[in-house]
Amino acid sequence: MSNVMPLLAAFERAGHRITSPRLAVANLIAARDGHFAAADLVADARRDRLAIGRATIFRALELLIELGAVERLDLPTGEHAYVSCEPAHHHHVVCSSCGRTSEIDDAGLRAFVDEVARRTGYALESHRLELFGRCPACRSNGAA
Amino acid sequence: MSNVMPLLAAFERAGHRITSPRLAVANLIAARDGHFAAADLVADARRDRLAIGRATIFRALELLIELGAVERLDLPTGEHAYVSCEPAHHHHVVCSSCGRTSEIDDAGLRAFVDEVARRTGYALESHRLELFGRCPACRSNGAA
DNA sequence: ATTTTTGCAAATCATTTGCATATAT
DNA sequence: ATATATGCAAATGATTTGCAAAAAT
Repeated sequence: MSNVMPLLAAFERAGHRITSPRLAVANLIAARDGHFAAADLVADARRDRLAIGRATIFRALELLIELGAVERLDLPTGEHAYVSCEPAHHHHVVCSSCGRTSEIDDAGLRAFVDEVARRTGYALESHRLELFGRCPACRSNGAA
Repeated sequence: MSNVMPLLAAFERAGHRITSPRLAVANLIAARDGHFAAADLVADARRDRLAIGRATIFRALELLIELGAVERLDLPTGEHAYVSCEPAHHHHVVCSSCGRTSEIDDAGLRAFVDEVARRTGYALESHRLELFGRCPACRSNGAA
């Protein structure tokens, strides 16, 4: 459960209207704990009897990803999941038990990336790093 | 275009039969350059008029992933792609132009991962790192 | 014989698109 | 007015599944 503000700010900053459907989607995302699937939002909207079309949800989500306020994760299973996050380059640690994530900066990673570029001769443009494991909370309460 | 042997060896090692459909799939994979989508294999099979069902291709691919002989990549676009690779823990550098990949070991990454574990308190179980950029060949021949 | 695989077609799931309508500036 | 955004329903695309037939041990 995070804050909606960053999401709304992202829309605003990029000159997109904060319409009532978008506000609703932002709220659904903010109300989520851990990562979620697009389908979860659709289900949430339906549960809350919000009059938002499926397509609108997908479009708002896509927009937020484009704006960097939401990031797509690829779980070890191959499924796609999303998490709202700060719009800066960073990576996530994903709890394999509860799905919550923490952002980590890539300070220490930079050296590794540079080294790979040097060794392979690739002109690296981007990279994605995702770490999976059990978060402190799940470890201490013995959650699956 | 790589070698089929590692793929067949993976089936064998795990006690799975190397049937003619599986051999055909392994050959299709080995004949590929760079990453491929499951749909590519289906198309290749059809092109070569191989009598292999779609489901069989998906099942063989899934099995190879399970055995670690093929890895699933998640391209920056969110699409899934596959590459055959050595069955050991490692990561890939993916050419954003031609799709070929190179494997890299995670020696230098380990320290970073440990540091993240220490700082976040997560009991890290796995991680995925994918690097994207233009490979030496594409850089020198000016390919898109 | 028994177990493992296969092929097919149908089912599922996630996501996207066309397009006419509604909203915001 | 003009540009944006929405909803719906249909279209796509990618897997997945049930199940009876075929192949391997």
